[in-house]
Amino acid sequence: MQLDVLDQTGGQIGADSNPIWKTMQKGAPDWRQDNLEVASSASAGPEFCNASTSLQAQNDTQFESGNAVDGSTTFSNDEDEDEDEDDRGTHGSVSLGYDGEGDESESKRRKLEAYATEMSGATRAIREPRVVVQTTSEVDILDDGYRWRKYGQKVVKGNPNPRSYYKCTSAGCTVRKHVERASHDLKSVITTYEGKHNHDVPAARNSSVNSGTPSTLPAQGAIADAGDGAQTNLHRPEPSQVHNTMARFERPPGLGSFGLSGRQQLGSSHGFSFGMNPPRLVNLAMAGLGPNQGKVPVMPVHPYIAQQRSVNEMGFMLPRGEPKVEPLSEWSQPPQWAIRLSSNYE
DNA sequence: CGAATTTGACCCGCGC
DNA sequence: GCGCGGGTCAAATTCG
Repeated sequence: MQLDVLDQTGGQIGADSNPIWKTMQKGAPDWRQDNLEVASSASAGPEFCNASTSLQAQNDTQFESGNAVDGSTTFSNDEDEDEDEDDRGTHGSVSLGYDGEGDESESKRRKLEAYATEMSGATRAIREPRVVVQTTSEVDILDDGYRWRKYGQKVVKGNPNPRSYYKCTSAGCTVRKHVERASHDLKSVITTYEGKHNHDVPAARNSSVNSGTPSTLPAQGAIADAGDGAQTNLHRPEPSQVHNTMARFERPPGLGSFGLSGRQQLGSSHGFSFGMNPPRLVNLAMAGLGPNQGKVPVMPVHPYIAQQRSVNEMGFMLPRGEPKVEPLSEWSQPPQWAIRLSSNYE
């Protein structure tokens, strides 16, 4: 459930994530100007709002009901994660320290041959900043521009959906992430990143070229399966909405984008590039994980929208089959995808 | 052929 | 001390 997320981040945050969210909305707190502003203001919400359906549900539960996310995305930073890159010292004393270690630790790990040792010992010992991103999408994997190699999958308690574990494929980069779907909301995907990338974003693999053709959706089915244990059933087709949404995407490309995993990306993503989405997401990712550069390299990934869109088409919209879907009348509604970012340093 | 994914086994920390 | 749960490894398999 979303709870997980909240717990992790929430604890730090305070009682609730709400505060944060609010903050964000109002005027980004600390986040890097760029990121935040974009995010918050961007709120492009309206624009993308496309599919607003799913999110709401989540929002209700998780974040505040709806308000939080008016925009479209929501970030919650716990304390200062954003800065880790630049200002580490500034805020959180806590957090940043870890980054450096991460690398080393890794090396250590590698050296050790006995993996047993490594496994538990090293890994656990190392604490890295943790960033939790919650998104609404059928796809489990958000493409943040980095290459990830899956190294494990496990079913965790309380959630029928398996959790997948990924490692950054870049040499020397210890960043790991695990992705799981909320037990109740299939659409919500919780991605937890640990560590920071010590390298820049690899050339965008897919995104590199934009040739896109927005419309086509790849088979999202594939995606769906990823997590779907049993929940797939939810799907509800609502094409019409989709169209509307699509129209909305007018954003200039180039910003960056948050994409989903490759498959989906294919079709849809390239085609659109909304500035809005991507940047945020990317930033988010970057913030916690990003290379040292303060800036976000932004790579072209896929627009978030794509996902949604797919979602819509897919019919995944309602988890429970609730009426929520309908609302999407316009973009005015909250975007479906809400992203929640939080990082914890331990 | 190389890279990525899958999947079972292994290990550790934690709670009882 | 034992069992559970979570996380990781690595061989085998699949995919591009």
